Amino acid sequence: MASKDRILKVKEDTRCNILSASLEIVKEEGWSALSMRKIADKIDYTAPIIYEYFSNKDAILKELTLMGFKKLAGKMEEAKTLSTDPAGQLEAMWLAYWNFAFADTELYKVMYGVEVNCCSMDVCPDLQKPMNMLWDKIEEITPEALRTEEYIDRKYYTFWSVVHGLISINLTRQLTSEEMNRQVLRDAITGIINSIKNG
Amino acid sequence: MASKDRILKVKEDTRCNILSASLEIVKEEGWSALSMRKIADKIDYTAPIIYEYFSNKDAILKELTLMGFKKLAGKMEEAKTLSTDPAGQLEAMWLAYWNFAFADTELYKVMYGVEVNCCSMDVCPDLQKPMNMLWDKIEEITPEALRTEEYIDRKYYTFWSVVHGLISINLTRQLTSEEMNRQVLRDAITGIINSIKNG
DNA sequence: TACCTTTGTCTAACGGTGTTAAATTATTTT
DNA sequence: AAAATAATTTAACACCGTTAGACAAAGGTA
Repeated sequence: MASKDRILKVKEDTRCNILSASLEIVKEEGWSALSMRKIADKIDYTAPIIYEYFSNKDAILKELTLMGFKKLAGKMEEAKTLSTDPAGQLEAMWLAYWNFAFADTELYKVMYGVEVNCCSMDVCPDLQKPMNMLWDKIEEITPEALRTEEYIDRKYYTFWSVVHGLISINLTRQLTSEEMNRQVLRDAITGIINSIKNG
Repeated sequence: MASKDRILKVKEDTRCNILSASLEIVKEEGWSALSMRKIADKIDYTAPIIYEYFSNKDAILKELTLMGFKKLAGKMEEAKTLSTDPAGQLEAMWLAYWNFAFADTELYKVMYGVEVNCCSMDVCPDLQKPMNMLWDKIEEITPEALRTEEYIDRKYYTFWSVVHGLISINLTRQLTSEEMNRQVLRDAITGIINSIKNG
């Protein structure tokens, strides 16, 4: 007998086990260490079994990405209830987004293509030159009354974040128009420059 | 005979060839397709030879990263000369940074750990929900006179860029303090919200 | 019960990866 | 010409994603 539903449930369980085993491995050893054989080991099967549940490794990544987005949406939904004021809700949602990225780092990484690609890369003047050039210029336009290291750092990272963020978004997704990119970039740059000049 | 210098020069050439062969492959087929054997093919050697010049594959990535930073610094230096006004120089440098990212995309990707990780991921409500939630809230706080799709899009991407950028920077490098992160984030969020409300 | 079919699972293999040790060839030195 | 050194390759290891085929367990049917 072994009712059909029961069998289906077991299959669904295995599918779920594959996903959570994957996530476990990734949390422990990073995305680069995730392999079909390692997943199989963790669920006490051999590798080919996984192909009964996912057409290939990419399909697993896709599913985890989906799970990530759902979890993120949930967290944001939750955050929205913390406030009734729309601006407050917006802020709360962005904070939820931020917290999600650090609570579920591995999910965030696969969702948005963030890699810790290359090695340690110990501090080195060549690597820091672009940063220093920008930093010095920011210092230069900062009113003397505000010219502390902490202030300039903050402005530098604000700058860098928005520019790098916009670039990353464009390189991984390709859904923004050339025109809007230029506009966002220009707005951000002039906006931050003004905020520096005027405190 | 074959003077020592000559030999050294040939060795230096080979080292350089390895790097440019790598970059060629990456430009044509992406980082995931870069392999020691493919590099060797391109310079008419076998794979183990590469280990005479680089201790491993990561060392090649490291060197390319370094080249990227040097090139970026050069472009920024160049841009700085376009203006005499400090604010104008700062803006020009950020534009140079932006242009570098799209002119030398592959270099930028390895420098900052940007990956096109997972597959096509066709449009799907689950993926867009976080975006939609934020978008709707932005719409809500936008003064009616400004409430066009283009305007809201622009504000949304500004928001997303700075938040995602700051997160990415934190996930790949780890050089900012918890305290400053919070401050940059909070400043950016309230700043953008104000800019939305006041046009 | 005996047979057949279906299902689940594994073994073995292919071609690929980074990397290393040993064998081989070429070059230089004596 | 012989010996020593350098340059290069071959062969192998352990891993990877993926697929085809073998095998065993279970189910249905007569």
